[in-house]
Amino acid sequence: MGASKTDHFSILHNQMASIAKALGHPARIAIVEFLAKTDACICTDIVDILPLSQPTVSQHLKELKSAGIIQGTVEGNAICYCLNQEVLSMLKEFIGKLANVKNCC
Amino acid sequence: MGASKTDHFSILHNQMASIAKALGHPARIAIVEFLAKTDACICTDIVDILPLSQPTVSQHLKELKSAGIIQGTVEGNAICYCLNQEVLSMLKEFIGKLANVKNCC
DNA sequence: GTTATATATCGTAATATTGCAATATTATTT
DNA sequence: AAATAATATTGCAATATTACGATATATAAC
Repeated sequence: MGASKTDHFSILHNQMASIAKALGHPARIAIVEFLAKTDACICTDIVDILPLSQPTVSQHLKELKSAGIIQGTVEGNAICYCLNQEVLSMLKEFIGKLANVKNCC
Repeated sequence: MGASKTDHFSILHNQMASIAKALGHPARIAIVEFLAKTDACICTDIVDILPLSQPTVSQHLKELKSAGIIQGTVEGNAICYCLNQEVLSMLKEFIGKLANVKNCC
């Protein structure tokens, strides 16, 4: 095996999992935090702050994009990436529900 | 390669990534949602609601546990799993910061 | 103590992820 | 149009994940 049995789970569960999975790498956490903290959202800036090669960063950006967490708009020569609030709000709401439960043990 | 360059990222970034990564599978999302929704937290119940074998579920529980998202206490014959609010609150806070940014593009 | 029940671990096959060098693409500048 | 700059894609090697059958362990019940 090696592939998840996605067919057996609900759309919501698969969606939440894919969003969480996309955030499941320190480089991608660093990217979204950078996008949240700075106004600059040019790809080069992201490559500059990460200890990874340009192709690797490009790959991480692609994963965040395909999970819907970020979006990129062409700006002349460069590409401006920014956070997608809609998707992040969904995750926030889901985590919020988990984080308000009293422990039973 | 195949291994993340964890050494090059901050402890916070690695911690957030590992929590998010542990939630990055529909089975594990289903588990935490189940734990949040029901009072029952016996391992057998979790195995019953998932379309996966007992060893596979046990493995998923182990991953959630090692990320600190759940904890298990022995209860006679069985094991009672429940959510760890401290860790979930950390994630909630982090996601919350991301989900309050105005888009620049 | 033997049997049943609940959970974990081992071993292994299939697949996915991570990272980068090399190269391609696309837009800008000269 | 050639050179430059920014980003993406390809190809590949190393490692990680997913899933499960078989088996181990540990407590409970008889």
